[in-house]
Amino acid sequence: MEKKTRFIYIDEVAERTGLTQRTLRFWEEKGLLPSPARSEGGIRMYSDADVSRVIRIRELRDLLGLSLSVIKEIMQVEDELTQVRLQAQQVKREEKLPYLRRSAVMLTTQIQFLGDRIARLQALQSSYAEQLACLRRHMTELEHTAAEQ
Amino acid sequence: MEKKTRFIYIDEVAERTGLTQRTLRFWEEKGLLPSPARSEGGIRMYSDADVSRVIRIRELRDLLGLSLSVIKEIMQVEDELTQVRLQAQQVKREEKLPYLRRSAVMLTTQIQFLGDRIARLQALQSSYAEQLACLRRHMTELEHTAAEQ
DNA sequence: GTCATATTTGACGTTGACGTTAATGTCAAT
DNA sequence: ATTGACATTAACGTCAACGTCAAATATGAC
Repeated sequence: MEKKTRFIYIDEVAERTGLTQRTLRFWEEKGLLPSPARSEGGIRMYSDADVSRVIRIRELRDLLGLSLSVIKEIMQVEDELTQVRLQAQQVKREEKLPYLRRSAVMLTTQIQFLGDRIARLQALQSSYAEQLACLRRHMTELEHTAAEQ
Repeated sequence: MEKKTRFIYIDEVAERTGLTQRTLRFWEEKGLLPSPARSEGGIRMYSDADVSRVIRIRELRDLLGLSLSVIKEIMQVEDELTQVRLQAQQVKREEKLPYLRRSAVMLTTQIQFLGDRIARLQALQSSYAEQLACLRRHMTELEHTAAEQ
């Protein structure tokens, strides 16, 4: 019972991810996406893994507003990490530990960065919330005086 | 004891905000910043209020990754809100309420937007945290087997 | 095989957000 | 009044992140 890897064309990837075909080719050209499988005639055949990678990159772009070059670095680190995981059995401990440490450091950095960003956003949000509360007080006040007339 | 409004030159604004003079002029040109006061010779004289506005815009850009045009809209709404507040006494209730309602709607929208963004970032963060935990387990495991040798 | 689509690469165009340079004016101090 | 440092506008340059168009294949249905 072999797992038939489903392949899809670039237009379906574009549809599923909400991007354009041009953007997908561009990201591939810039090294953010690995060159996908090709049909005999040279047409791009995307796997589900490819699609999820696209979605991850899109999230990094939209949520964090990062540039593609920064995203590329992040993805390279993530790739390295999964590489180390996959080669867990083949490589000796002494050679593996440094990689793991580096990955741990990178992950910690990312987590801190996100924590900081989240805190700032929450501060912004609560400032808005306060303004809204103040505004609501004004409004109810106005409605009361209007009712008295 | 009149409050002497301190004015500073554009280079000091640039220094305080971490932007360049060019960026400040550009933002002004694009309508994000109001034309500041000018000296007799036509040189820009910024007040503290101007500086805090710049900082607010910078936060919107850096934290949310918004485009300048979007930021411009947001700032216009905020300006409108403060206008309504300042004219609290002059305007009649019937004329003021619609403005307040619009501001309330805008604020609510912003708060929801931020809440959504924060939730997504937290999801991203916890996924990283999980990966890190997994990685740490691997590492301690490796150190143990290494100690046994 | 043929036809209608869809995909490929390549090249050039566009938009946003500034950087850079030049030519000229202003400020503050000596 | 002169000097040196900083400011002003205007114009052109740049870089990232795509859009658009064209000419040449590929694919899938008939």
